[in-house]
Amino acid sequence: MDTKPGNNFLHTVIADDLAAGRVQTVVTRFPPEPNGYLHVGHAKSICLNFGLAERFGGHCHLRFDDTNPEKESQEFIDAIQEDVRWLGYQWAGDVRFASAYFEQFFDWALHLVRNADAYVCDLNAEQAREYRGTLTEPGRNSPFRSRSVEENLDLLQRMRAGEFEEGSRVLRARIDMASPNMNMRDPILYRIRKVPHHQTGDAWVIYPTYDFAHGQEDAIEGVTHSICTLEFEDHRPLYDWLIEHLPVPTRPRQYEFGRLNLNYTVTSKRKLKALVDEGIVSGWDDPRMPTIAGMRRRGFTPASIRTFCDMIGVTRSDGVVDVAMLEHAIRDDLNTNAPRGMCVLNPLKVILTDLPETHREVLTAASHPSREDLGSREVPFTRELYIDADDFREEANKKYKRLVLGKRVRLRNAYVIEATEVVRDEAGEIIAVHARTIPGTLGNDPADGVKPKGVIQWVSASEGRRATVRLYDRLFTHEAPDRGDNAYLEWLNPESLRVVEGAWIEPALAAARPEQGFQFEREGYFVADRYDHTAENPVFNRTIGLRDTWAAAGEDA
RNA sequence: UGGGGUGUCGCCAAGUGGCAAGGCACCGGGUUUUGAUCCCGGCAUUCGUAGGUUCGAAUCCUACCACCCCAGCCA
Repeated sequence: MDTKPGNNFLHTVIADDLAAGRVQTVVTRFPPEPNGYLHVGHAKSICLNFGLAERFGGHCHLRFDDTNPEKESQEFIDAIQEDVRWLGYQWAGDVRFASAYFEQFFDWALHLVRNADAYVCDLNAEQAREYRGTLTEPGRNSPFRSRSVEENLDLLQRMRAGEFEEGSRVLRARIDMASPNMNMRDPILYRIRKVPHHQTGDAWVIYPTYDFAHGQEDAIEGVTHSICTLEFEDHRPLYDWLIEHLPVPTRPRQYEFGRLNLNYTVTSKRKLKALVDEGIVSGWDDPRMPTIAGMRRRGFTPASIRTFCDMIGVTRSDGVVDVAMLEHAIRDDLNTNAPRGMCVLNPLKVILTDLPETHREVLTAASHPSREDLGSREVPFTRELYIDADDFREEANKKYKRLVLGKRVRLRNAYVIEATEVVRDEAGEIIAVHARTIPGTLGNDPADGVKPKGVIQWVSASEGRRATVRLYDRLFTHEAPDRGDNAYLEWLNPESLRVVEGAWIEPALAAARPEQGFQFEREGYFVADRYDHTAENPVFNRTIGLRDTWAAAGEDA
């Protein structure tokens, strides 16, 4: 696929910085907060940050922005690292933690206080909100704004020492309560939180806010281009203000891009967490989740996700990408790389009455129609087979290209057969179809010139294997489930998962390795489940169906 | 009504004064032992709107309109 990442505005910025000598080596970073699993939106950021470093011969750090211990945990730290690695990226040096810089941040807080650039404020949250003003009215100065340097120093040390209650005091930057930018109205730098931190234990009872941490982390690490999403644009003046007022070692610059929005998908962390907590999905890695872990379990490949990120580009406008693009990326990858196999989801027995009971023939089928390097597999052909019930009709018009009573169809990789009779149970339901093989049709058209109407997949009834196949579909039926606060729950697709316990697969598929992807011909792309699949109890997840212009056209025969 | 952004085909997106790339989707046709893939063809006289500058504008200027973000001691 032509996904040559063209040029985006960041390429231009960086190329200019390099050319002008403002930057020697590009350093970027992917800075997740470990408070949830990574999702497809993060994948865009990961591809961007690591991709930029790769493209310009620089480095990209993985840094946990762990400044809010209440919502964070080691589970997320582990999962995030695994996801980044799985996507195929390796961060420069060790994993970094904002919490590792807490002592430095505190020193810098003292620095601001000494320069009268910060003060300890005793307003509670509600009062602070009142003093902050509104979007259209300026705020008012806090009554604690003019405390002496000495008093502020003393108070800040005592905040750290744990002498004050949570919420009773904060450290604030002294900037401008009348600024039209709310972020500049004496933003909070430190708050008191008497909770243990997953990295620093109980060493701290005050924690820096995002604003007082992020730019400084970047500066410490020598990040040259700090790339974040559009909603942080208003924070840039504060980011720059702190860099200017602190004796930081380097001067990183912040750039913003538009975050990824996907239709039929929810990416709000809160909503994703609710889907997990309320048991609507089986976990963060449920194959229906747009998380990296979920997509992995669904059968997406790292390459397909990276291709997708290249396809959608990077700009400063916010749009909604059609999930069809993501689907195209994975279909394209699997079409060229996944071995083929045959699977019958809704079995209907076919008895080839012209063959003896003991008939057994081992056919060889190419694993891929055009990739000879993928080799072949053996497929046993026997008297009794299963085909999909949808692939047989007693009568149909000429548009129906499958098996019809009295007509012929080609069994994929095998013979042409002709249906001769239907067998019914007492209730009149069709329970089997009798058919005969047309001699000499292995690799050839029938000698009598009567060509088969179509090609269908099949599995030997005596040698095929039973398998559990999970048919996944989009989780939401609404194009914009993320809209509103909780409307998404009303748009849940009741058919997002259909489990087929009685599917039949050709023997070779049972030997699949977990996470191995296949195309089940005429059905779609499937992956052996990462956790549940075994040779004894095969479990496959449908990654995505084949493009189906027949069904899409609403055709019927 | 304060500040910060964004507006190019149904969706994403190139384009940076010289006469609208590409991808997705869609619609035709061909090949095909997957109604898949692949191949060929079609798909913006027009760039949020209205004026203006210019030989020439999506690109410059002016005004207007629409949408997104900001009033967490979240990130």
